[in-house]
Order: sequence, then C-alpha cells, then structure tokens
Amino acid sequence: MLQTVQKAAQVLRLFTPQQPEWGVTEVAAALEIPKSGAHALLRTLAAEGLLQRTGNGRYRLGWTLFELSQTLLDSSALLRAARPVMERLVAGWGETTHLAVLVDGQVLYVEKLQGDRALEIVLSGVGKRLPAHCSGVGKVLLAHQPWESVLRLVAVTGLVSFTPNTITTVEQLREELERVRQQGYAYDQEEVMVGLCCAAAPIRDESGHVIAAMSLSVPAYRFYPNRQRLTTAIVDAARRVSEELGYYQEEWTWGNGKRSRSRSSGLATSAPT
Amino acid sequence: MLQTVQKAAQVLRLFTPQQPEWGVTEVAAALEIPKSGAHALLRTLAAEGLLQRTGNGRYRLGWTLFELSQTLLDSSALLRAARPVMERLVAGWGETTHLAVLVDGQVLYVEKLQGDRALEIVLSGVGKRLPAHCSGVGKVLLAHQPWESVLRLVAVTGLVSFTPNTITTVEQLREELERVRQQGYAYDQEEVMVGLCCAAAPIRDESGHVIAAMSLSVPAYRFYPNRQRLTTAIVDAARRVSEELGYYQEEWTWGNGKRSRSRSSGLATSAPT
DNA sequence: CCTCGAGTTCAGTATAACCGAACGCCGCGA
DNA sequence: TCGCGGCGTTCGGTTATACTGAACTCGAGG
Repeated sequence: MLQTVQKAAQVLRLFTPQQPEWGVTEVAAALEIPKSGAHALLRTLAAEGLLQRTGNGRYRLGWTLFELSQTLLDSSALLRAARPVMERLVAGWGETTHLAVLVDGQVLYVEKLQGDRALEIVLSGVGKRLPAHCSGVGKVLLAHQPWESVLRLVAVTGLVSFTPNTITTVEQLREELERVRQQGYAYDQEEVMVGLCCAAAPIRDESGHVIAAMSLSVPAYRFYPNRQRLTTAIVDAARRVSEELGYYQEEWTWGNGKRSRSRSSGLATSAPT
Repeated sequence: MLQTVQKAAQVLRLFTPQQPEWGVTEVAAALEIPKSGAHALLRTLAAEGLLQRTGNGRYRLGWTLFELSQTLLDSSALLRAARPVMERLVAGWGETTHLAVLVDGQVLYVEKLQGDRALEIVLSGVGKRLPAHCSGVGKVLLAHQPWESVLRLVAVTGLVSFTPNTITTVEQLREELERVRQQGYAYDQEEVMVGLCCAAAPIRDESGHVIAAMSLSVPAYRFYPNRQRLTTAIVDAARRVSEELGYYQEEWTWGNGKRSRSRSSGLATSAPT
C-alpha cells in the first residue's frame, strides 16, 4: 500500500461540511505529522485540483472532485437503473425512498426522493453518512458483508443508540443480520428515530453481489398496518433494479435441456412472515 | 511536490464518461509506468474508497468522491449565492444561464439552468469541461488569469476552431482578453456554435479575485437586437453574486471622513459599447 | 489441452518522502 | 509605533519508501 496516497486520502476526508476549510498546521495536528509534510500534501493536492487555496493560505475542496463525482454519476448504472423505479415508488406510495451504498462500514445516501405525504427526514440527506446498524438500508448492506468486517467496524465505531429500539449488542446484530439475509429484506422499526419506520431491500449487480440498498420510509402509524404491502413493494422494486443491472434470481427452470430465466414473480423465494 | 500523489491524481483523471472503467494494464500503459506501480496505485485508491473494484479486477470511481463532492457543494458559498440569482435570471429572460469555474485552463460548468424559451445546448453540461478560448465564460475567466498561464495552456491545448468566429491566433486572444478585462464582460458571438451567442460576466470573492463566471446563452437572432439589455442583466447579476460573497466594487464615497460602500448602480464603471 | 493475456506477487535498488530547524510574513496587542 | 506570536513556507541531509522488472497465478478462448 502506498502510504503517501493514504495520507493524501486522509487529508481529503478531513474536509467536512462542519469544517470545510483547513490550514497547514491544523492538518498536521489532525494527522499527527510534521508541518512540512502536511504542507507538501496540501500543495500537491491543490496543484492537482483536488483542493483549492483560499486567499489566506488555507485550503478547501477543489472543483476537480465535483467533476469526478459527475463522471461517477454519469457512468453509474445503479443510479440510472434505480431512479425511474424510485420515482414510480414515490408516485405510488407518496412516501420517501432512499438509495444507499456502504462506504467503509457506514451508510452513504446516494439518492433520496420525497413523496408528498412524506414527513421531512432530516437525518438522511444525499451525500451524508449514517451508522449502518440502525437503519433499514444499513442492515441490508451489513447483512451481505462478511461477518468479520462487521465485527471490525463495530469494534471501531460501536453501536450508538438513538432510540430504545436501536440494536446495541453484537448478539442482537448477529441475529438480525442473519434474519435479514435469509428473508431478503430489513425493517427499521423506530430504531433511528421514534415514529419513523422503513422497509429496505438489497440491490445486486450482475454477479449477484449486493452493491446498494433501497428503502421506503414511512411514519410508524402508517407502517405497521401496511407492513406486508410495503415489504412486497420495496423487495419488488429492488429486484427490478437488480434485473436492470443484469442480475436474475437463481430460480432456473429446465425445459428440454436449455435453461431459461424467470424474470418476475413477486416474492417467490422470500415471502414476508 | 509529492510525485506519488500526482500519479494518484492522474489515475483519477483517467476515468471519464467515455471510459469509466480501467484495468491495471490499461492504466500502466496510459501513464507509462510499470504494471506493478499502477497496481499499487489502484489498490491503494480503492482501499481509500476513491475507487471501487468491479468483479472482474477492473476499477471504477468510488462513492467517496460523490461524498466529497457533496461536501464541496454544501460548503460552497459560490453556488449558494449564485443559484437564486440564476433562477431570477432564467425566470426573467427565459434563456439558459451557466455558472462555470476554471480548472487547469479549461472551463468546468458547475451549474446550468435552462429557460423555457431556450434552445437545448448539448455541449455544455454540469460537470463537463470545454476549452476556454471560445466561450463567454471562458474568456472572462482567462482574462483574469496571468497572461503567462494563458500562454502556457495555449501552448498545450492549442486554439481549437469550432466555427468561423472562433479565436484561433494568440494575438486575437490577447486583444480580446484585454478588452474583456477592461469592459468587465465578454461576448461569445457564435464562436463555439453557429447560431449560439452569450454574454458573460465575472464573479469575484471577498478579496476581489475572479473565481467564477456567469453567462446568459441566447440564440443569435435574439442576441444581436438585445445585446445592451443582456449585457447589463448579466453584469448586474454577476455583481449581485459577488456582493453576496463579500465583494464590493471599489467606488468608495467619502462622507465626513468615514467611507461607505455604494452597493448598486447598474454599469457605473463598465458601460457597453 | 495449450496458449495468451489479464491481474498479482516479490525482493533488491535507487530515490523520493520525511523530518526538524530556520525563515519571512501578517495581524494583534502593548 | 513597535514587538511578539502564530501562521505558512523553505531547505538539505538521512532514512525509509516507492519503483522496477521478472516470475507467478488464474481464466478465457481456441
């Protein structure tokens, strides 16, 4: 691993909405490296356009990052496939849907469409991160990670509690992730915010790997009466996106030696309990 | 300068909408470095989330870039200040406005709002780059760069010709930039596409540096009759954004020893010819 | 079954990154 | 007005680091 590049990436990650501007001394202190080293990193990153210098010798994120991000979005089959499905979901239910991916153990929200009947969800926002153990999308994504990496990240970040329903022990988490993996969807039953529930399902790429998760967020009083229908809706929507990405459920039917794919069927393998 | 970080940034810049996926060998060939070096770069960048591995050992841009870009946009005073002004501009004229910055000698479009009477401009798009010598925003941005850097970039990229009106010689460019700097705005008179014109003006930050440019793009047959009004409109809009960023025109008025700022006046210093 | 091309690994060597100290600059307070 | 403190910046010797090219593994295609 190239340590210099690691340092550079660490520098980039320092820049947050809370502190979008850093000086040499601050960076040096944050990364615990000598000032001259921090200086070299900042200068180089700025020369490459990943950072920009402000007038007073401090640094902010650079427009090249914006350009790269647009390239990513342009070429992202995931977003292209998910957006129309999410729009239909919002149109049908009037609730809010999220699309999220996992980035080093945390949930990163990639897209968010709000319905007209939806309540304003402040916590989640496009480009924002949240811990993974407490949301529907987070549990779906964790459930399809190797258990050791889940343990590792729990060891680092811990299981922060938001509501009485938040999962706080490793044993609870293990059971929940096992259940989520088996049934093919996850619920968030007021685990991150009282009164807010959601149902989430995994999205797979052509090779079957879970690369994202989709959810419908619903107020608790509308969630519990409609849990069944919500479940089939989100699972079906996620499966449709997966199919768009080239993934087909592994239920092959053999007819005269040539196998064919079954492209539909609501919840054939994983029916809600 | 840290060469390793430079290499890493070069790797990131390889990823384009045209080729959003790269393998080790391809990167090694593109950067003219041995395979093992390219391998180390890609692995490290992927471990840091700036890239992601696809199933087949190739690489795409990573979601961390999306996150960083969102942080940039969130904390960008420029966009926050410019967006409402651009919306009013579009509402009033029904034409398309662009907001652009300069990133290593090229124009990067940061925001684009289309009016209802506007023609579809395919070339410009949010997150896309174009050469700077042929567009209104480009000439505005170049005009406020040191002339040596302009020369350097011309030496590298050349002055590509798009239409008969495109500037193609250094002498033309020097004169035009001088004029643009003096009068405080630039025109694009069918220099990038026949039938398409625009008027552009600079946006300055608190210290007076030109950090962006704004433009109104108009079909030629609507541009020439309305050039005066278009000019005042875009210059005024850009000045309003600059003021929002903390910049005030250097026309001080002295009253009883205490100086006060003059915040308005359409085109006091730079009247259209 | 063989080949080709891809990604990956490894160990020696040259070099590029690291470091601490010293410099110049600006703003703040005396 | 002067002096101080903190900042970003520069510099050259030392060491650890990144570079290199050859060898290895794996899969796809013929």
